[in-house]
Amino acid sequence: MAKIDLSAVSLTELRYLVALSEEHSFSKAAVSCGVSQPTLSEAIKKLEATLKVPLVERGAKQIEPTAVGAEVAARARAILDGLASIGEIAERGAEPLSGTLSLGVIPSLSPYLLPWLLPALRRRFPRLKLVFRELKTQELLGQLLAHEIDAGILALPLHDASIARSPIFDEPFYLLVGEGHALAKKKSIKEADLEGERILLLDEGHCLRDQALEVCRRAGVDTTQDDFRATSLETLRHMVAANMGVTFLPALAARGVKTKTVALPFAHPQPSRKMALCWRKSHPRPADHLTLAQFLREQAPEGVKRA
Amino acid sequence: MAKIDLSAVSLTELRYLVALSEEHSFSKAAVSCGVSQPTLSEAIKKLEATLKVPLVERGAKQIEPTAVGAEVAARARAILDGLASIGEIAERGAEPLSGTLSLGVIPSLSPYLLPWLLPALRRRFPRLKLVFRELKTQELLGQLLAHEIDAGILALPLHDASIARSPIFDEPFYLLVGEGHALAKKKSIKEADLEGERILLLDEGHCLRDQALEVCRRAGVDTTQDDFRATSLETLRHMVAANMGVTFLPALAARGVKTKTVALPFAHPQPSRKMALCWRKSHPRPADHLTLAQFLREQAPEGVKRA
DNA sequence: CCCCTACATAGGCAATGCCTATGCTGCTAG
DNA sequence: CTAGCAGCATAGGCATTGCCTATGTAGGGG
Repeated sequence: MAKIDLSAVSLTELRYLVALSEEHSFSKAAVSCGVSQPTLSEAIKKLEATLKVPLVERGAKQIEPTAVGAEVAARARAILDGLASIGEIAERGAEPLSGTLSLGVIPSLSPYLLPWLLPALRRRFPRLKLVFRELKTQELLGQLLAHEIDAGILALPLHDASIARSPIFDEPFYLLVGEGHALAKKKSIKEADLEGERILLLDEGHCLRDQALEVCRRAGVDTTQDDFRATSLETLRHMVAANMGVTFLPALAARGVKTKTVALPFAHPQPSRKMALCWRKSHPRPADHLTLAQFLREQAPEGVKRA
Repeated sequence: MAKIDLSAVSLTELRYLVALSEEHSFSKAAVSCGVSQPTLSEAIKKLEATLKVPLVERGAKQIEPTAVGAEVAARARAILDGLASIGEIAERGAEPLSGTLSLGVIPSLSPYLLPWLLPALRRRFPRLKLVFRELKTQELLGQLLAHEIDAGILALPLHDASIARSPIFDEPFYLLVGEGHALAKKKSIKEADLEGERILLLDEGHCLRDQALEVCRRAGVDTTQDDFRATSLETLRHMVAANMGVTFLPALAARGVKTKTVALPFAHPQPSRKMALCWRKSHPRPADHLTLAQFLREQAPEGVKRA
């Protein structure tokens, strides 16, 4: 027996069948579907031909679905419900910045930015579900390109042509020194002051490490001697408090630092890092990311220079 | 915002989206769907336009469904599964005499026919689920026309033009008398023998009552005197056994009668009733009923004359 | 007995779905 | 750095389909 060709079935036909099984009349069903009676009549006939089974019993006064017709109509109803749910998904998803957005943030910013950012985002975009991940720059870029996250916040520059970016703010560096340190009394630090200091650095892979090294290189400070590698800014803080050296802290991390350490601003030109929101260039809705970046700029926390 | 027009969505588009979300490539998905790449490309574009949401992220090397795209694809899969199940229902339903058939049988036949009919039907049509209902002729016809049952077995004649019929067998009547009755010794009964006998009858509505009355009328027997109305043949039997009168039994009911009664055949011309299978003329698959009727004829039980 | 209601059929028109051919963009190898 | 290539988008054309109006036909009710 010839197999049934389901590709010949259309959603319209299913709609008609459902209407027909509810109205028990071709003409009434046609009205409720907004088509002419012959249209519906032919569509049902075509569906019966496709399924090779009579779906309705055409009586004189009224028609009745056959057993098979009733079952098929029930399934058809489920299918149309599924279609409606697709509509709802699409509708919800069409709204800008709704649904789930997974955002990677570099570790030297994440703990200081999130407590402030999360409530603000929740207020502004209540339908947006945010998933944060703390990721070092390279991990972040990797996951971004692998579609494992949707966007990231990291420090410029970026050398990947397939990634789009929008600057958020400039975050100045502070020099963190122990309370008793020779520099602790100064109002501000010049790069030359770094001469001879032991600079404590983060582990490889943290962009902050490279940025700090860059500042040192410009200031002519030798960093090749010892290479202790901390895994977090908090570790660095404790080491500074213990007078094991000095370190650079980005502005947000430097806020509220008190215990046994002093965070000193640099004199102009202040070294800083440029933070940006980034996403795949191929992302189909860049407007969403631009909106988000705009929001981040507007809500830039104290201590940074809005981009 | 303009509402989404779901009627513009086609099953083909959903198929394409599912393939695309599996293959991560327009060209591969096109191959797997057996269409050209532009066809699939345009269909997806149309679907995105309809849903007003991007469904896939077009990257350089490979494409990836968006969050919304993945969700929609999941629903689409469910819809296609539903469609497949419609196919299965139709396939199963297309097979002759499969599924459920509800059959009404008149009470004067039902208890004697069913024990024999059920196993035979089960052997011959294993995929057929039978639902029996014991119904008097008028009830049976009513339920038949109301689509509450699919077919019936009853006695002809039938005067409803919208009902089709196919004869099954001729069931002769027997006269049931008490063991000690004057007629009990006879080999066969002539209609004239009924003269003066008290004829016990079933309740109104049983066709057997009318058939019996018809026989009496032909034999010139007066039945207007007392009108006891039994509700079952078993009741009549007990009454005959108690010598309260005689009664007519159809052949199948007369088989195996022993206790205190004797079932006597009539001499030719034997009075009988013509049993037939009947169904709505409008039923879309008369072949099924003809097949069933044919089977019933072939398997006619002993004691009846096959039609 | 005729009409009326309701489904089926016929014919035509606009829209759609699919095709081939071609354009464009971003890799990748030499 | 350039050329070739792979893969999606666009264009144009053709066959099909889905829907319409007009008409045919059959059964039920006044």
